[in-house]
Amino acid sequence: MARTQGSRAEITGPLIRAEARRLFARNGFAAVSMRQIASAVGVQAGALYAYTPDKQALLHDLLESHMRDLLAAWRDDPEMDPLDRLEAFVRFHIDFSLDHIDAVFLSYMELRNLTPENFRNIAGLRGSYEDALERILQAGTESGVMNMTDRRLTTLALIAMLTGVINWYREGGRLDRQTIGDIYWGLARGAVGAD
Amino acid sequence: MARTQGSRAEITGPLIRAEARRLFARNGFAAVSMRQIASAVGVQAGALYAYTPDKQALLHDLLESHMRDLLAAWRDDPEMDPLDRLEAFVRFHIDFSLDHIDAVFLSYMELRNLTPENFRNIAGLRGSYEDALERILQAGTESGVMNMTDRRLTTLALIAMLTGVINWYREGGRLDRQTIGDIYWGLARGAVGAD
DNA sequence: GTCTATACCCCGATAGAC
DNA sequence: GTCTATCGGGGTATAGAC
Repeated sequence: MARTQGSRAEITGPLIRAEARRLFARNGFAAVSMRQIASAVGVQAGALYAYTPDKQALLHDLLESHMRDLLAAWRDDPEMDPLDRLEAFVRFHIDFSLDHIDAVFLSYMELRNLTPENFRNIAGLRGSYEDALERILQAGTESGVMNMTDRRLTTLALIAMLTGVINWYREGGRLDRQTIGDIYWGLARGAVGAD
Repeated sequence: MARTQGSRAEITGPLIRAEARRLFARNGFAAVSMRQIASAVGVQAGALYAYTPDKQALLHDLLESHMRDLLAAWRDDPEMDPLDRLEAFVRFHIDFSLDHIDAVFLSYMELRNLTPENFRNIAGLRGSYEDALERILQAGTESGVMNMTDRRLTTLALIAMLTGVINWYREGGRLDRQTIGDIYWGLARGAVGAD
């Protein structure tokens, strides 16, 4: 916060993104000023504009890279048993969400602050992720180990249920992640009619 | 918007709340100015302060009255079969949420913009609502018609799943409310191990 | 109860020196 | 790449007339 001159581009860029992510998630995009972000990074507000054209682009960048990280991290194997694939998805989604709580908050709270074009881009990426789960439900239905009334709604319902974890999870709380995964896998298995 | 004088307190108060709710839900609390609200109502910004001490109180008021309406609208009967009570809860929660989409959005997106004292108040009311569902799950477990690993988590998971409806529901879309209720009741029944 | 006017402050973004 | 300084605008809230 006290630095007065000097160039350190290699670390300033990532730092801006990290502090912006943290502040946007905690206080909301509209409530956070460029000056606040700059102050958290330890530069003056004007310096931010060497890294982002404007505040909107900064938000979109955070959301897009989060969605791309998420899609890249999910590894599915269509050859596996559908129930095993679903269990893997449940545990992956919870773990990834808890490892990136701020980014997950952002990507479902700040969609409305995106320009229409940026919104379409993020919504498309989100759709790809939903499709990944829906393919598992389809395989499970076709092989007869799952049974549900509406595949698309079940997809959306499961993701909403799983993502909800970030609203109450506390590090060092009553339940560890393995146990949380166990519990949600039980809920998901029942919801898709796999008992 | 064109009115230049005149007192109409009976309608201005509710109108301020309605427009604030709509604008906060669509654009976010921090992104909406008192001038915007006033303009939507058809008064000057200064006039708002005859109805609310400040912007924060306006937000808290909207959230509190929504939570009180929700709690007042839910009618449970502990004498009924636990599965029937759960089905009633599922359908009630979806219907109430869809009837008050803006308020529901507000009450889970704008909690972070409440002062600590106001936050505690709203969180307490939300806890009461969660307890209402948890009592049903407890009755179902004790009578043996339900079976789950963790009652509190199942409560939170079900509410997250049901509330998610507001994120994709569109009036006149592919599914009507009755059908949506049917589908989610199927998911919930499976999740609580009632098959 | 509502208006007009305004105090006071912070916003996003840019210009130009170093 | 970062700083200082600043432009133009809009924010919440209040004062005083009607």
